[in-house]
Amino acid sequence: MTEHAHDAHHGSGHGHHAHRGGDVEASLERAAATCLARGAQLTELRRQVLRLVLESGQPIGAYALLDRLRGERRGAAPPTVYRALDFLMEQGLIHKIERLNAFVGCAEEPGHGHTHAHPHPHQFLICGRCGSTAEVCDEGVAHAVAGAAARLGFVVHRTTVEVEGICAHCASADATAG
Amino acid sequence: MTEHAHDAHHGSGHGHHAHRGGDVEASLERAAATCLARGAQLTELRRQVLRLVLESGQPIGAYALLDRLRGERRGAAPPTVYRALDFLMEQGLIHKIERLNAFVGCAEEPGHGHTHAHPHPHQFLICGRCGSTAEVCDEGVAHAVAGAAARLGFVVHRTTVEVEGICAHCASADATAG
DNA sequence: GGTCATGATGATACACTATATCATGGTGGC
DNA sequence: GCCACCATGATATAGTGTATCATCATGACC
Repeated sequence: MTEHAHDAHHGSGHGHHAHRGGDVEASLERAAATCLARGAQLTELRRQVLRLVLESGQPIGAYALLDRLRGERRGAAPPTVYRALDFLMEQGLIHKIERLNAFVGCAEEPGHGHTHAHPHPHQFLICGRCGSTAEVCDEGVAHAVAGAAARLGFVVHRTTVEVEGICAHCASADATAG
Repeated sequence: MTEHAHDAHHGSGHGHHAHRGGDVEASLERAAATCLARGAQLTELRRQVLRLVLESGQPIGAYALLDRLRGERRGAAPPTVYRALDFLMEQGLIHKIERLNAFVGCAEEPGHGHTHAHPHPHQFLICGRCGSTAEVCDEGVAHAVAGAAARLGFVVHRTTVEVEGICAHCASADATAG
């Protein structure tokens, strides 16, 4: 295991939400600092959307976000939330899970070399049983993809890796319960 | 290059379609044989949809398929094409590219160990410049993903790997043209 | 101050993607 | 014949994402 895959669960996944307010606030602060350093404008709207994504603690769809956003923004419409999501993705503060048409906060912890480095390599593990998702940053996967592309002369911009299966929790539940 | 990544271009990509009729016919024959051996029913409708996907030679959306299908099936509706696509994906005869919401014929050549083995490992390289896509089957990527998942106790069912970037053709064009 | 370019947001409408549901019809087992 | 099973027809609706134009704030520049 040389790839130092550091796990990073989103989603309590197994039924309950994850309103770990402290983590959300800390993430928002880091996001603000990152944007400031970069000259990107983390406006009030974008911050609200980021907060909603982080608070959900699991993949959340654009229209679910829109519903929640309307609690604080009267006239919010689809473009309102999509534009904010586009910005947040460009900044690497959130990711989109294509298979789910849903968004999650980036689980990248500070101090792993890159702090929200623009599109950083990441992969998602999606449990088909409980719906939880985990973001992992496995260098081995990133290298293998880069190598395969390079051998074909392909210049990589962004990579989407989404693994659907059964998480450790559900797998062990299956093993005991039959 | 130990992973024996065998390229398999879909899509002439660079402007012209790829109506390589012979290839399409051969693929249809192989598909029929595979389904027969498996007890799966490659009905006329499903065969028509598979043919349309193969003939397009590039990623094609469900509604574009529907339009074309209506040339041969009067009352075709969305469920008509989606049901056929679901079947073809289950059989591994086509793949969906999530980033594009589009479908391509499986480029797996016969004689690589698995013949349309149920979900076989594959990756897509998507050129953001010309829109061409290439399907590759890189064992290194597959192993890296399997390893990362296994270390977390995650049981893999299916893996989606989609790489967005610039293909060799467009990259060299950039290099010469500035 | 005035003008202008830029970028963010508001607001409306629309396009695109996918599924739910019930009805119909064919095939083969019994 | 009857039934179970599967594929398809047909209609309606749900879910996801963009195009477009208007408005407004900010800051550069003259």
